[in-house]
Amino acid sequence: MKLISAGETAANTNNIPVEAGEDLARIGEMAKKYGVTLRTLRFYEDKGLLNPQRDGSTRLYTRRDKARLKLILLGRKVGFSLRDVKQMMDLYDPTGSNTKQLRLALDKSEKQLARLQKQRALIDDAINELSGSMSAVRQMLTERSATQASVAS
Amino acid sequence: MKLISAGETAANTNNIPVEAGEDLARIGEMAKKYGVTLRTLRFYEDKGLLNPQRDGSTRLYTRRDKARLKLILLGRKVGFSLRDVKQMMDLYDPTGSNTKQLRLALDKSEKQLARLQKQRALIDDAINELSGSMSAVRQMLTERSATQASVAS
DNA sequence: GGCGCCTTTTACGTTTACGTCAATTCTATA
DNA sequence: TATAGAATTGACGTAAACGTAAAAGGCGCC
Repeated sequence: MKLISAGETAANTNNIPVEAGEDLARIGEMAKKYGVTLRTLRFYEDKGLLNPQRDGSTRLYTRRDKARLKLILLGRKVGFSLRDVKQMMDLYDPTGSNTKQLRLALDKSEKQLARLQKQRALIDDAINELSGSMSAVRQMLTERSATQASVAS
Repeated sequence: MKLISAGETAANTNNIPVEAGEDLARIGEMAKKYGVTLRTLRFYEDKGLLNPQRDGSTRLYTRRDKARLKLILLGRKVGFSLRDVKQMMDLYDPTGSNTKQLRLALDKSEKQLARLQKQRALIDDAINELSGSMSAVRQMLTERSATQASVAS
């Protein structure tokens, strides 16, 4: 309401017609809404993951950009690289069945799942190893304090 | 036998007497034995984690260096940074009880353990999220192929 | 006495996802 | 209209743990 004027000004020779009712967001709003920084949004754009419209030089994010950002964040959460995410999103075709996209996503997901499980195993190992070392250290510490006590007595 | 000559040459004005029976290793041997690269060993030295003797310019790793390397590798395995490892090892005093070292190690270990557990939780989340997405994608794929089949019929 | 292997130092490159200025412009508001 | 708050582009910095040349010296061996 206060950030976006209702309707384009007469001077705006926007060649891309803005569909009525589109709730466009500027970068600050977008960042707050999705818990990312401005830098992040610009970075994603730089990497070709987002493509907001422009009002002059000001970025205007559409519903579509929001959907894409959600996907990016989901991808990040499950450990995909931005490159992977881009690769998958680039296959998106609103007119087709997107079978290729889905297949690629599934393929990448299987590999990523394997990586995650492997990582979990490594972490479990580390936890065990570390716990073991910790008891050993605790043991040494109590022995030393016992020695000190006997020396003091 | 072939890498280390038995006994120093007469010209060797080594001020640090080499204890008899010390099995000194050169960098290649060391690397092979512990599964690290030469670069890694030099890097650790550069960071102050190792301090091999020198025969001229050649590094000679003692039993003590081997023990330290083992500690470094253990630390790495459980996720400590080299800086952490160094900080803990720097407290080592062969003449004292090393209580301070042990306390620091325990302190750092507790924090690292917490980090590891947090990481594991994140990974579990990611695994669940990813598995969910994967079934959704599989579902979509089967639906699409079903549609194709009905179209074909 | 030349070949190959080991070793040395120096130093720049790699990876990922941004952080952090800096300088400038635009916009809204009191 | 002055001032503050957004926004822009550009560019360098960061973290970790090495990788990868490059150029050179030393040593054993046939």
